[in-house]
Amino acid sequence: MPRPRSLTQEQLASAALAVIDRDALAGLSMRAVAQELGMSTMGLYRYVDDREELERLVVELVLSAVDTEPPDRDASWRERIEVMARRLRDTVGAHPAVVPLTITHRHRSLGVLRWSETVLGVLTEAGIEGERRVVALRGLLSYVIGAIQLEHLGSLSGPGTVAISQLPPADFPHMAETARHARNVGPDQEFLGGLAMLLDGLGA
Amino acid sequence: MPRPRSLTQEQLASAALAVIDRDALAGLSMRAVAQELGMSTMGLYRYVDDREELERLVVELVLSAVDTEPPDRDASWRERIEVMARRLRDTVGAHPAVVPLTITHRHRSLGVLRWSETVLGVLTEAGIEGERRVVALRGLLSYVIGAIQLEHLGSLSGPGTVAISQLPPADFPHMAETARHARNVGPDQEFLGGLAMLLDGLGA
DNA sequence: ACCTGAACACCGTTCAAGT
DNA sequence: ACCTGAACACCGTTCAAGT
Repeated sequence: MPRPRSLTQEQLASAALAVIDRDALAGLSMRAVAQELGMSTMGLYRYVDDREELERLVVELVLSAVDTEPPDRDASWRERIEVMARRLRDTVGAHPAVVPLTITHRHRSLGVLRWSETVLGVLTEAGIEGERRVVALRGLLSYVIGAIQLEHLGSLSGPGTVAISQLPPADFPHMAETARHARNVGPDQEFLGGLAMLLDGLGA
Repeated sequence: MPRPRSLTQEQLASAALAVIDRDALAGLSMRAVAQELGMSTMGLYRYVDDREELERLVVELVLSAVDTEPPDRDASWRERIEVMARRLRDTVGAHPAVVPLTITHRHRSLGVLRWSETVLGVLTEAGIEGERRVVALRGLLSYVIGAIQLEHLGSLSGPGTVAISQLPPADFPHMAETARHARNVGPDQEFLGGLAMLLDGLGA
């Protein structure tokens, strides 16, 4: 790893994120980021080993914006978990184009680790311990990750619903009927509703 | 769309899947698939508009292998949902390298639509109707999708746990302790445990 | 009509050369 | 020491040419 001089890795990640937000993920290239920074393409390799590391920095930049301060202790532990889940969802949702990157690079993110640490603290205060706490954390994380993707990459509301309404109703009777009800369920209600199922199951 | 002659789209998808299974997702290219089929690269464009359509066919091929027959009606509706969740997870898990592709192309997959139709049928028989059924289906799908990814792209067990054990324990006390318990939780137990939380919440 | 290979405009990255 | 541009080995895809 070379030692940065005029730039920080964070500035590099910001430039890459700017490219992605403007030109979508397909627009991300070493050349595009270099141009965004007004430097030569090869100059990037002074700050980064390869494209993969650049992607990891972008994911880290996005996820490090998650507020991981423990929520107000006056709230019930259930409310505090809801707050944490919303924070993660909203932070990623601010940059939907990076969602596919988070999939491959999420597990190395300090932001998610800090988020997990705070959630584990809340679970512990709720009296959830040992293996049950492992399962609870992983269950919550799985749900939030999946929900973010469903929301931003082909949702039941939006274009997904259109596709469903074009399905042969004879083969998909339940889908046809569900699509009608889905129109009345907004993304927030959907996200919090699924989360409520999980929390009910956790014994809140 | 051109009309196929010597090949079907399914054969094309199989060849692409073979390339992915052998050389990982990075090895997938139009040239590699053409070589796998013993034809010219441009010959592929007779069967497919572009690379994206090829990827969609691969996802469809994998997901169409999910058994969507309604499970044994002697089982409780909770057990039947568990069967459906396991089927989806195990089918995708047979080709972990395509997981990143399923993320972008899943929503157009007939396999997932059929899976959803069957799950909705079970939920209906359980007396879950209207908007609550929408939320239940989406919650289940979110969880299964997220859990598949967590399992195959950076799990808490495996390399993820190693990373966690290298974290400064002073900053991550709960993570350190949880990692110890995580060693005793296998992937199946983890998957079914999180699912059980959801099903408990659904009122099984 | 069906299929092909050369060519184009990209990509990430290596490497030798500049200051 | 730091930074650069040409070059290499790849991409997906266009297009004119073959049978």
